[in-house]
Amino acid sequence: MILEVLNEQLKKVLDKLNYQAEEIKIIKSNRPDLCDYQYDGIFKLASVYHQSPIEIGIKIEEELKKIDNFNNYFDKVEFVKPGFLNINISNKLINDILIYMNNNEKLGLKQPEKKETYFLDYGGPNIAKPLHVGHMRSAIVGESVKRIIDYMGHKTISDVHLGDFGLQIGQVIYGIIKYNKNINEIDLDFLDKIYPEISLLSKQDEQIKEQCANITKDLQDGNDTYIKYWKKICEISGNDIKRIYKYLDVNFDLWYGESDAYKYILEVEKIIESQNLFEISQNAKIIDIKEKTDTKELPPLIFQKSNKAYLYGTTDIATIYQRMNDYNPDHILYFADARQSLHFTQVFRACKKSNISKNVNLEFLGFGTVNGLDGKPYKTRSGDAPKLDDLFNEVKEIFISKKESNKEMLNSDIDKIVNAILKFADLQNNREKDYIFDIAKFSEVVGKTGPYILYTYLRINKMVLNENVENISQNIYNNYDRELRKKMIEFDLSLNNAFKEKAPSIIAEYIYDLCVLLNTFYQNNHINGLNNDLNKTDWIYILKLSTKVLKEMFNLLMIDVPTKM
RNA sequence: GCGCUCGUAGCUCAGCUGGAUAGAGUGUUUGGCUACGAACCAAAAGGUCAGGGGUUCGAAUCCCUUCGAGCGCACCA
Repeated sequence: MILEVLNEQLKKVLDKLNYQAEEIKIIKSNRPDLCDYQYDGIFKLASVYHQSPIEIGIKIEEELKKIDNFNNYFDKVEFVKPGFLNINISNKLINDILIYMNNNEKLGLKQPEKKETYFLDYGGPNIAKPLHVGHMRSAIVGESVKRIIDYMGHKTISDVHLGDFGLQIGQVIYGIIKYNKNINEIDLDFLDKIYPEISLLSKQDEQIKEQCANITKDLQDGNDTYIKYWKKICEISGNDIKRIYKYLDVNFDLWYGESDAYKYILEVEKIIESQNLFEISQNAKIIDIKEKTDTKELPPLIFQKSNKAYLYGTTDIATIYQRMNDYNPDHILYFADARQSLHFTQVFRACKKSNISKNVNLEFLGFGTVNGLDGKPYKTRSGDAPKLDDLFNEVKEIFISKKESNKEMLNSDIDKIVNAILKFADLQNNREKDYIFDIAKFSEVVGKTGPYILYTYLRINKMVLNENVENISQNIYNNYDRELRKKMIEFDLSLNNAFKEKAPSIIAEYIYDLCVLLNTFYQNNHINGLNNDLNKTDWIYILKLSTKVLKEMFNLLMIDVPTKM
């Protein structure tokens, strides 16, 4: 909001002076000691209009000072050599925006002119494999981005897209047969054990590998016995997966999986066939996905294996076909490990080439691998990945041990804090870079952590909980106060950025910054000791609004506030 | 071999669509509870932004190059 207001005023002045900038972009000052906001476009104007930046800058400064109601917007505008326009905004502007935020839905956030539909594919756990840390990453980043897009006013549909029909199922069924298990004997413990075991065997023994592949193929063709096992596996594993996502407050509109895509494969095959896009290579049916502008080699997408079974590339294409038919979204976003980047390039290109994806914007949002302390990715196949359940319990134990009084906390509160710890630790970094998963680091409660932001919220909230202030004066009382208010009116900058970049870390950063300012304010301004009623009610209004802002932002990161801590 | 991602403080990371003096957390040293919650606040110290070159009025940010790390390259997901 704040930047739009300032840009609008600047644009009027530039128009009046007959300067046409490509983009009028006032930014937050990177020298807060000098000003609140700055405009750096004068250098560019100078080169476009062949004038000296100083000449232009002085003119802009003069004209800005002449605008109507200058004091409604600015405290001071000043051109500084060699080409910076430094802007200090007026307290009136800050307070006007704060009142507007308080009186409007979603803090007065501007809603989009065109509402678009985003289809989000995240989570993506495999049936029969326990969920581990990597799954948490996809789930919470995806869910958070979903909430951000929702908040921005667009429509979202999320699909967990279970890996429920691939080779791992064949391997588990092989294990069931090997141990001659009755269908009623299949339980979670068995599944947890059997997959890593058979997976390892398959690697060591070519024959077993082939048998598993054949079972998978037969399952996909509808073998009755295998289907019965498969349903049982889905039921047991699926319930466990749902339980864990529920704990994380990660929700899906759709619980589709690869298996749901199978009924579309034949249609998709026909569409691709009719365009002569298939080739046969080494008995496999492939799609060449090279494009004319390519300078590098790209392997083809394997549509059908030589044993006639389908792979995840095939089901991913069929899934896009299904999504286009059923939901016709404007965007489909995938949240997965960056190592899958090539796979998605292949799938996206195949869809584009065959026009299955129509005009949808397909986007792969990869993130770094979660590594162990040795710097190497957890290998699910050898079964040594820490399970999410173990992670939750360990963080819980560590948290309880931090303070004697934590032992008396409500279970529901502890769960909320554990969630906040994990989510805030993880969502802080959103880089496409590997990171080392260190339980000690993820359990930290001081510094830039979940407990810090919750603690801040609770201590502020306690002061304003039962207060009700209708309005504020135009005063701002000191610099702690002003910095806090300024940060509050900038919430939409972070939100817009987070939306644009699909990066929850930007929201996390904003939350943290706001909390730091709140704690500084708290430490330096004592409300209870105040004799001045106006000052007191103003501050209560501001703090109350700050808790409102925090709560809305917390919700975007699936962080819930405990009753106390 | 081809390609992708990356290299910022002792450690973990922000900043990267170019702007003025590169920021946090942690760790180290130090100060602050007879005031609304000290899981807090404040201060100090800590940097050749991997090296080199280029573009620019201006580069951690863009381009080239060298070195280093991780990952991916046809029937796993």
